[in-house]
Amino acid sequence: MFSYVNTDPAAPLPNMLGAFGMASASSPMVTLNEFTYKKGTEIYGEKEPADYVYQVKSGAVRSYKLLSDGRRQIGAFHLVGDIFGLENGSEHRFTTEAIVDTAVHLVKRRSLELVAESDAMVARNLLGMTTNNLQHAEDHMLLLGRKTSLERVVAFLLEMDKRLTAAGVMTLPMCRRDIADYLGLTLETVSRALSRLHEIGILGFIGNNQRQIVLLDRQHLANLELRD
Amino acid sequence: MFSYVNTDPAAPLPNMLGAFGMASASSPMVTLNEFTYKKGTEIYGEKEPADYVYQVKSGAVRSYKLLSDGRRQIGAFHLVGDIFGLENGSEHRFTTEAIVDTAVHLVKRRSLELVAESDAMVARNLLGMTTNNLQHAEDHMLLLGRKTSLERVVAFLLEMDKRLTAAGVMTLPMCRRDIADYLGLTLETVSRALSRLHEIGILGFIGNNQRQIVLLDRQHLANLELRD
DNA sequence: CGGGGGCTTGAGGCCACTCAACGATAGTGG
DNA sequence: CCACTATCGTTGAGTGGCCTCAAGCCCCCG
Repeated sequence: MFSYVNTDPAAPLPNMLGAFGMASASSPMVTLNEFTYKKGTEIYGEKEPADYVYQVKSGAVRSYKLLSDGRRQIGAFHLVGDIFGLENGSEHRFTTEAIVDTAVHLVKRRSLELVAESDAMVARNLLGMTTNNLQHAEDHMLLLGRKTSLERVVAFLLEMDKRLTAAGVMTLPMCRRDIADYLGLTLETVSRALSRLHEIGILGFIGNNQRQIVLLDRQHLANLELRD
Repeated sequence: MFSYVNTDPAAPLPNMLGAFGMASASSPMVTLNEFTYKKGTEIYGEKEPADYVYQVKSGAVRSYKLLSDGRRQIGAFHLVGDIFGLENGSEHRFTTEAIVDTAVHLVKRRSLELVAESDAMVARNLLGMTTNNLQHAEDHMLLLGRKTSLERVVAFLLEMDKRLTAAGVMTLPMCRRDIADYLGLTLETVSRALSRLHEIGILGFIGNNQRQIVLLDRQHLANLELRD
C-alpha cells in the first residue's frame, strides 16, 4: 500500500529517512531506533498517543479495530519496507500487532513534524504516504461493501502477489483468521474459496504448507477480480 | 468528515481559502470560481485528471466507485461546507455527482500545491484534511466489514444527525438507494431497518416525507451502535 | 505420544438479498 | 381538472450465500 516498498530483493532496504526525503547525515535531529516484537505481541493500541512512526525491517504487522463484542476488522497488513503508525492526528486509530517475530525502525513523530515544517519535500512525502493509505482504504471499502467472498479472496491473493512473491512463490505470514478479518469474512469461507481456486488449478501449495502459495494462472485470477 | 464544516447556521460559510489557512486577499494566485450542477449530473469521473478542488456551497454530493457489472459503493457524502476532490495524486479516484441541485466553489489544484510549497500552514491543513478523509474511510471499513444491517443504519443516522440536523430535524438529501450503496446493503434492507426503528419509537418522520427524520431517543440509538 | 494450534470439510441455519406487488407523491400534458 | 407516467418507498414471500457449529486431519513441539 506504500509506494516505498522495496521491490528488488537484492537491494538493501531503503531506510525510513530516505523514504521521507531526508539524507541520513543531514538531519541530526531525527534519530532512528530499532526494536523487535515477538509473534503475537502488541506494538501499540488504539487511542494510545501516537509518539512514533514505524518501518518494518523484517516480519509482518496487522493493524485492526475491534467492536466491543470482539468482532475484528483488519485494516491493513504491513510488510517489510512498509511504514505505519502515521495514521493519525495525535493518537493511533488502530491496534497493531506483530504477526510473526518482527523488527522495526522507529522515529519520533514530533521530530518528523518539525522537519516537515521547514522542509517542503518531507512535507510532500508525508502527504503522499497518507494519500497512499487513503487510496488503499478506499479500494478496500469497495471490496468490503460490494464484492463476493470469491472476489475478495482473489483480490487478496493478487495484492499479496504484488507485495511478497519471490521466485514465483508467496509465503503468507498471516493465518486464515487474519485473512478473514481483513476481508470481512469467516475463516471457513476463506478456506473454502482457496480450496475452490486450488481445485480448478488456479493456485497450488508448496508441499503441505498452506501458507506457501503459487499462482498458476494470474490471467484467470485477474478475470475473477472484476475491475471497477 | 471534514472538520471544517460550518456548525452555526447563522454564521456565513467560511470559504475554502480560509479552510486552507489562506487570507482571501493575500493569495492573488488562487482564484475562487463558482459553479452549479443540476440534480443527478456528474461533477467529475473516476480516472479523470484532478485539476480542481471543490467546496459545497449548497446542495449535496455523492462520490462512488463502480464495478464493471454495475455494483456501486458510495465512499462519502459531501454536504454544505465540505471540501472534496482532494482525494488524489493526479487523477480522481471516485466519480462524483450532485444528489440535488448543487452549487460549489472551486480552486485549481495546481495553484493550491504551489502555495503549499512555501506556506507550511497551508501544507498542514492539506495533510489534515486528507487525514480526516482517511479516518472516515477507516471507520467505514469496520462498518462494511463487520457490522449488521441495523448497526449500519444506526451509524448512518448518527453520522447524518451530527452533520445536518437543524431545529431537531434532519432532512436527508439522498434516496434509499444511495444510503444502501453507502452502507453496503440493498435499499429494501435499509427501508426495513428504518421501519423497525420507527416501530420501536426511536425515530419519527415529519408528515409523509420519508426524508425528514427526527431522532427521538439518541441514547437508545447510540446503544445500538456498538462502539469499538 | 499427548496436546494444541491451524486448516479443511460437511451439515444446517439465518440474515440479507431477490423478486414482486402496491401505495404515495410529483411532474406532465391533454 | 384528471389521467398518465415515473420515481421513490414500503412490505411480503421465498431464496441463497455466507455464517455457525462440529468433526477430523496434519503438523509442530513439548
